[in-house]
Amino acid sequence: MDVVLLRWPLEQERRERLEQEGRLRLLLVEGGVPAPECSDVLEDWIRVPADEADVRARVEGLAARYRTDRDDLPELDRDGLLRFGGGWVSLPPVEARLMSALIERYGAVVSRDQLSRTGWPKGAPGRNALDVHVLRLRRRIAPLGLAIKTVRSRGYLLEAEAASAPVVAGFTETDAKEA
Amino acid sequence: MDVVLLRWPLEQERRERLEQEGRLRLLLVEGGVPAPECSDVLEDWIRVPADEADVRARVEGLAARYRTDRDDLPELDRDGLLRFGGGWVSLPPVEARLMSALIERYGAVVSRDQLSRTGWPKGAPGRNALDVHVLRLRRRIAPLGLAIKTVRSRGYLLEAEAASAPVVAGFTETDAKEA
DNA sequence: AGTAACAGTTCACCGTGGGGAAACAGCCAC
DNA sequence: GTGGCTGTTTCCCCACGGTGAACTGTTACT
Repeated sequence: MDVVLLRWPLEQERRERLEQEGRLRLLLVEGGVPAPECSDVLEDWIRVPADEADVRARVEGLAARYRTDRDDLPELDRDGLLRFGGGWVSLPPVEARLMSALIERYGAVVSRDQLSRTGWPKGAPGRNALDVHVLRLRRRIAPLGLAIKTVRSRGYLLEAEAASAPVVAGFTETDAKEA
Repeated sequence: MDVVLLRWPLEQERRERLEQEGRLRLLLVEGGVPAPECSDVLEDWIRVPADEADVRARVEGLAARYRTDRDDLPELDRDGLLRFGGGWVSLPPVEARLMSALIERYGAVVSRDQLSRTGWPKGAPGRNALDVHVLRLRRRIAPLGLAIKTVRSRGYLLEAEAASAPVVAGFTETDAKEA
């Protein structure tokens, strides 16, 4: 969704209309006018005149917030929590790094080599360490409705899967065996 | 929670520290420096020099977003009473402090270190004291429908738990194991 | 077609260490 | 004294990261 720029306080009723529609909006506040109250996450403001780069930064910040708000793409925080579609799982360090590489290119192929370098910045261990970690990662993220597809001799690809059994949290390797 | 003002890009590592702690922060961006990326909802920026009123507006916007973001979250009063979902339990001093740290970052990870510092402001006792208190806290808050999840080697996380009999698609978790 | 080489999946197993939990002991308030 | 709060000791389990090997499917060569 794109961000609508509008003058403030000139386009007051337009702002209300956009708010009703749930659109993203950036208020360009004229000099001398007090800053509006933006308690809505979908709204932001900037005082004009302003640098074009600053305006763009605000626009992109809004868009980013909107995206994470709708979480149509998986999010991985610094603590190794992978959130997607209302649920979350915690990822151990290596798998978290692998996942971050996959998320960065969500829906596209990431080469084994690239994954290996991201997962083990200071040199990879044995050849199939990656394979094993991909396997474990697959099982870990399955409950979230995420899947890692292989593209033979090219790499792996992360995508959303038709969810079957939505689980909130808590997943171990032993659970997978029992299921 | 209050908003921390900090210079950008001067106080770069301080920003990261605050981000780790989940604090609200407003970056005062020096002239000529490109605007930072604030994908985090708890962060905002403003270009300085700026009107004091504008700074205050940003601060209050942040605080407002923070408040609306967390609506039905557990509440802990000064007497150590923890209320959630209609019920309440009383928490002894140490556990009350631990809980307050967990509530501040409700739904996110709080590091053992952070908990330790909040629980024992003038120096922590032995290593296991924290473990034991987390254990006791868990048992105390379970009746309220709250749960403390561990994120291995990262910390703990507080969240609401499905009440008593979590059933997925017609069978319980124990059923699955027996099958 | 037959087969060798390759790519990828999965399993079993191991060492390490972090965290869970019981049991115990000291302390303080009532 | 009784019971609640705090901290320690001690033991155990299992998550994590890694290795080797068995097995399947695919590609390439003759």
